[in-house]
Amino acid sequence: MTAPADANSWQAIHAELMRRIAERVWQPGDPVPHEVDLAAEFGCARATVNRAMREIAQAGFIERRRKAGTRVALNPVRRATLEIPITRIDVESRGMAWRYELIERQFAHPSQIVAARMGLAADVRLLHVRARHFADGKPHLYEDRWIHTAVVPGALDADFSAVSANEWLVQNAPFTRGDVTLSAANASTIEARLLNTPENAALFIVERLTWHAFDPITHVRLVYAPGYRMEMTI
Amino acid sequence: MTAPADANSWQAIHAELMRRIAERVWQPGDPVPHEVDLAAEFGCARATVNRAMREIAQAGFIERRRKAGTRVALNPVRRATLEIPITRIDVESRGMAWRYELIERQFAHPSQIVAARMGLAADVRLLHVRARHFADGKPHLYEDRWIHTAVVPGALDADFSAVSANEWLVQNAPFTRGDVTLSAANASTIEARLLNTPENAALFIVERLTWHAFDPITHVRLVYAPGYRMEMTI
DNA sequence: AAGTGGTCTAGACCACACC
DNA sequence: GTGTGGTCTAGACCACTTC
Repeated sequence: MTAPADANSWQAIHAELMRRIAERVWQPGDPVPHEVDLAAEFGCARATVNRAMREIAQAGFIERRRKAGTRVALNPVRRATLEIPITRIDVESRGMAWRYELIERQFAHPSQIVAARMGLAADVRLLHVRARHFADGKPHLYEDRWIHTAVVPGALDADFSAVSANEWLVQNAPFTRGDVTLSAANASTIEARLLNTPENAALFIVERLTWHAFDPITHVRLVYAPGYRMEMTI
Repeated sequence: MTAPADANSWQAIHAELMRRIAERVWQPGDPVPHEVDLAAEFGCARATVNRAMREIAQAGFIERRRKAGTRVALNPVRRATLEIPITRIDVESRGMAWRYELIERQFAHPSQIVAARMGLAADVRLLHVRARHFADGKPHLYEDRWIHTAVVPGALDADFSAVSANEWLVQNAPFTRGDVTLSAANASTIEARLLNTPENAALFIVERLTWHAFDPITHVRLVYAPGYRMEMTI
């Protein structure tokens, strides 16, 4: 035991409730005592129990409904959290030297797929930015990005040969919502050349679409060089 | 606008603070007014401001330190959350029929890599379970799992031909912590046969190691059939 | 030493869902 | 209607950190 926080801290109560769930004192599907009763049991205010139970509900272990009460979840949906840093910081935090190279920057029509995902008409023109990131001199990531300049006009003046679009957007175009899709794909001829890897090598793909309210900001396809592993914790 | 919650709900304050951050009223690195002052501005209790700011800090947009105060984060580390359902439910929620097939169940020595990851001696024997999941009759997922029966003795009696190890463990062996690694790999000969796909096809791989306190429960390698996409939101 | 965020309390009212 | 969780308040004390 290392300083279990005061006996009546919400964290202590959180831990005790989690123990009862984990050790099946309260079985899946069972009702959990009401906040008032637990507050009485622990000798604390209801708000403190509420704080503990709110966190447990957020983590998916219990389900709460007004009037109906609280129950231990039958199928606890575990949530893993993934931290998405700026690529430069990601590479540097692994102790490698980061370098960045702009391949192309021009206005163009996105593919139908990209336009559809962004919810844009087919004839819209977007800023197309292609670039490579290197780690210790070796190709690490190929980035194929479309920027909706109507929403982020400042992107027109940005020098993406000096600052990566990734970093510029994080600093200048905050987003309110994003969709991320992870997948695997065999290297195309172009990707194989850019990442210095055999054709058909299995590559880890991240596609990210970010929004500001209801306006799409940018769609990016990140193609990682073979060997890349994305790590998360539950 | 749809019922923006009372003007002084923590959510309204949360939204207003987020707006000031997004629209750079408060620039990255800038100090944010103190809780007391914001409470005065909004005409609410400090606890309400605290609730709003706590959520913002959790999301990574501001950094808070006692005495030092609160600042807008310079490099907001975005966190994406991934929901990890039971495979059966994952498949069924996509409107497909789920089927499961046990391939092998036996005690064996895990590979050095797996043993090392689980922090176990090289001579330990674990329960090795290999299985396939089908979606609408087509191979969907190949699962290669090692179960530490010293920690989960009940697994010895479980009938993994009737219940998937995935589901059995979720219901019977709660874990406190898990490491998840995502990657891509070319299909091996065996994997290609089991997933009915060409050799060298790019496959999406999930490796998951779960712990109960400091005891490793299970290590599983999930190999998804081509075309699998994992979706998350930020 | 002092300022700031972190938390707890006791009480209250409200929203929602079930009856 | 009525019970349960969701939230707000006003005040208080505490923990951490910088000064």
